[in-house]
Formats: sequence, C-alpha cells, structure tokens
Amino acid sequence: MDAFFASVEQASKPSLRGKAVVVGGLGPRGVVATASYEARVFGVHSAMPMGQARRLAPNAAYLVPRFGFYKAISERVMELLRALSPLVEPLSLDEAFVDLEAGGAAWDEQSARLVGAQLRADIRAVTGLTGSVGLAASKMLAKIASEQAKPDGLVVIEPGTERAMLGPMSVRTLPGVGPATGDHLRRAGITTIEEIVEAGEDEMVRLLGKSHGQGLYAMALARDDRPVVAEREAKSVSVEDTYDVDIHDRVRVGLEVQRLADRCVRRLRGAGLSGRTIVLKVRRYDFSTLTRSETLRGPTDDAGVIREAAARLLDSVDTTGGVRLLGVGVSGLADYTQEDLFAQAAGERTEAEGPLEEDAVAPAEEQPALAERRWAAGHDVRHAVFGHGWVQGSGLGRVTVRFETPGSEPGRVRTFRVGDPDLEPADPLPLVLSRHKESRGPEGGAGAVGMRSPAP
DNA sequence: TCTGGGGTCCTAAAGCAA
DNA sequence: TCTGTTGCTTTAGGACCC
Repeated sequence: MDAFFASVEQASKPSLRGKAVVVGGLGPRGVVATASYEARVFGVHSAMPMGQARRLAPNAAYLVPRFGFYKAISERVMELLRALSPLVEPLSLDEAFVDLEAGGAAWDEQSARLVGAQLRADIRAVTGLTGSVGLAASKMLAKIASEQAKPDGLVVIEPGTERAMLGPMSVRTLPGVGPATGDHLRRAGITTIEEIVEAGEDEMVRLLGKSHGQGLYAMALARDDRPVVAEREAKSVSVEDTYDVDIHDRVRVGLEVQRLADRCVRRLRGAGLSGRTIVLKVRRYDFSTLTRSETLRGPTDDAGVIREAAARLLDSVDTTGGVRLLGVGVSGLADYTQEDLFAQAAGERTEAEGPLEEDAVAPAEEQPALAERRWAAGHDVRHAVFGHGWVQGSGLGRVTVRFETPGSEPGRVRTFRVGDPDLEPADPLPLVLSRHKESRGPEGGAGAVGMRSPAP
C-alpha cells in the first residue's frame, strides 16, 4: 500500500486530501511512521524525528496512528491476496508476498499482469486506497519491483533482464543492506550491485562475514530462491516505552519495569504462548542501549515469575544518569498455555502479584496525558449536535474538531471545552460504502506481490 | 525538543559436556 | 588422566526491516 497510514487518514478526512500529512508519535520524542507523498516533497520521511519533520513541514497535518483501524483495512487486503494463493506472506500491515504460481493464479508474464491489475482494482474497490504491485521471479525482485511501482503502479521484471537491471543500482537497493553495511561497502569501494559481483564471493565474505557475504553476493546475481512462507510463528513477544523525559528515580524505574512485565504477559497470554527467556532492555540518557536476559528452566506465562526475573535483571544495570527507554520481552516461546511445570524456578515466589488483570488505574500524574489520549489528534469523535468528526488538535482545555466523513465534502471546524458532555470518542467510519462488486473502479492498489519463477 | 515500537536474524564469547 | 576438538546453549550486542 502506498504511504499506508497517511493514505488511510486522507481517505477518512476529506480536508486532508492533497495535503501534507504526517502520522507518528506526537510526543517530544516521537518519530514519523508515515508521511504522505505531499509531505515527502518537504523532505519528511519515515523514522525522522518529529521535531525535524515539523521544522521541514510546519503546515502539515500531524496525526497519531490508529493501528486498530489500519489493521482492519489490512485484513481486507490480505483476504484478497489469499483468494489468489494459499501462499501469502505478510511483511507488515501494508505489504505481503504472494506466490501466484502456487495458487495457480498466474503462470507467465501475461497472466501475472492480468492478476496484478485486477488485484489493484479490487483493492481500490474494497478499501478506497491505492497501492503498488511488483511482479517478478523471486521475493527480492518482487520487492524491488514494487518499490519502483510506487505510488499506484505495477512493475514487472521480466526473467532474463534481472542482472542488467540490478547492475547499476546502489547496493542499498538490496534487502539487508542498511546504513552500516552500506558504509562498510562504500569504504571498500563498492557502491553498486555490479561492483559486488566484480568483487566476488570471497571478498564479500571477507568484508561482511559468511552468512551476510554469501547472501548479498547471491542477491547481486539475482539468485534468490527463498520460498514464500505463509504462517511464520512468532519467536518473541516484547513491549517497550520511551519516556517523554528521562527517569532518574530508581524506584520509579523499578515500577515501570513491573508495569512493562505485566503488559508483556498480557500479550503473551493473549497469544496463548509461554516463553523461557526473559529480556530486559534499557536505553540510557545517552541513547546507549543494553539488554540483559535470563533463561528459566522451562517456559512460563506467569506474571509473578516474569516480573521477578525482570526485577533481577534490572539489579544488574546501572541507571544513574537517567533512563530514556525500558522494555521487557520474552523469547524461547512454547505453544502451551498450561501452568508451567517449572514455576518454582522462582522458588520462594509469593503471590505478590498485585493487580495484573486489565489495566490497573493509571497513576494520578498521568491524568493530563490521559485527557490528551482521549482527544488524540486525528481520532474520531461524535458530537450530539454536529455529528461525526475528528480531533484536529487539543490543548489549554479546548478541543478543535473538524466535522466531516469519508464521503462528505471537506468540513467545518469548531472548538469545544475538553469536558463538553456533547462530545465523545467514536469509532472510525468505513472508507468505502459497503457495495458489491459493481462499484469497481478502473484503478486499484496493492501490496508487493511475488511470483515464483515461470518455467524457462 | 534527535533518534518509536515490534520484530527478525546473525555473530561472538564463554561455559560446559561429550 | 590429561589435552584438544567439537558442538550446544546462553548471553550480549548490532544491523536491519516496516
């Protein structure tokens, strides 16, 4: 999907169409999750600190992500993909590989193009959003093709043309080459994919190690036979929080770790999982990050056990100077939900579990944050008189709401008191009227789509 | 107002067992 | 019994991806 989060917001908010929209964390330490193409013109891009984005595009609309809504839309798209083939491998909410050959949906360039075009139309009809399709003989190439196809396009890489196409491209095009590897290669005089080929496999292994070196060399030759894998099991579950200001108080750090442990356990149990290895993550005031882990004798999903392990791990960490982020994770996952056989690993474990189930009441000091969350920028609201709208901004005891819906004209803005009883949070409205196939548009969008090698 | 959150995979060192 | 090799597990960190 093209600029997925931002596109969803533009589709639900007519007044934002054609405008610069930035979705991401709005706190003092937020980063950009997605920028609309209009915002990218100003140089705003994913992972950029929000403050920098605001300097570059001060007049853009800044919105908090609505993951639940994006997930629901993503589900609809994934359904369309699964109708094409049982082999669908989601990479994220807005991207997936599809093995069209395995599904019998396509067997050559011609049939693949047809499927891709129809898919784009279907996605447009079902979600109202556009996206892009990349068609090629491997996952790597399909991914590159889909990048080229964005926004709102379809690109086919024809078998036999791969090497010539890749040759002049930057090494950074290859999946797995990020800033560090890119720099490493550049210092060795390698900036293009053909230079990887010229350097040879041995040199790549010498530079990057066996696994990475061999992998990249193969990619540079357009050799990639990784299969599309439908169900990949989770290998870890974790939660983490970055705090608006560094935490110095050691007691508070301990409390936060307990809260994170509880949240982690809730997620773990929600997925019906247990795990053996508990991981504590600490990012300090200077952004240095360290992890400490402990492996139990058997998997657990017990809040007391995981809390205690996290607390023990924290004991071994120096937090003087302040802490910017804390995280708790569990890996070494096992599938059973049973009461674990080894809970006594924490021998003297008391039932000091406290209020775990369901979010305990937020501490008083979080009340302002709570009010802001209730009126988070971009979230939907309903007013008893003016109807459905969304929060444009809030502060100083006021909320500004724009009253419009996906199908309406751009709407009017009104301001209310934060405590106005006529105003309440609302669920997002569907982006497309739930019609049947007849309302299918001529254009559409989709995620990255892969196709296995056609027979030679 | 410098740098989110949720993951995956790889490497290397150290301890231990065969 | 001593020494060396190999391999597995645990731990810590880093790179990368969306």
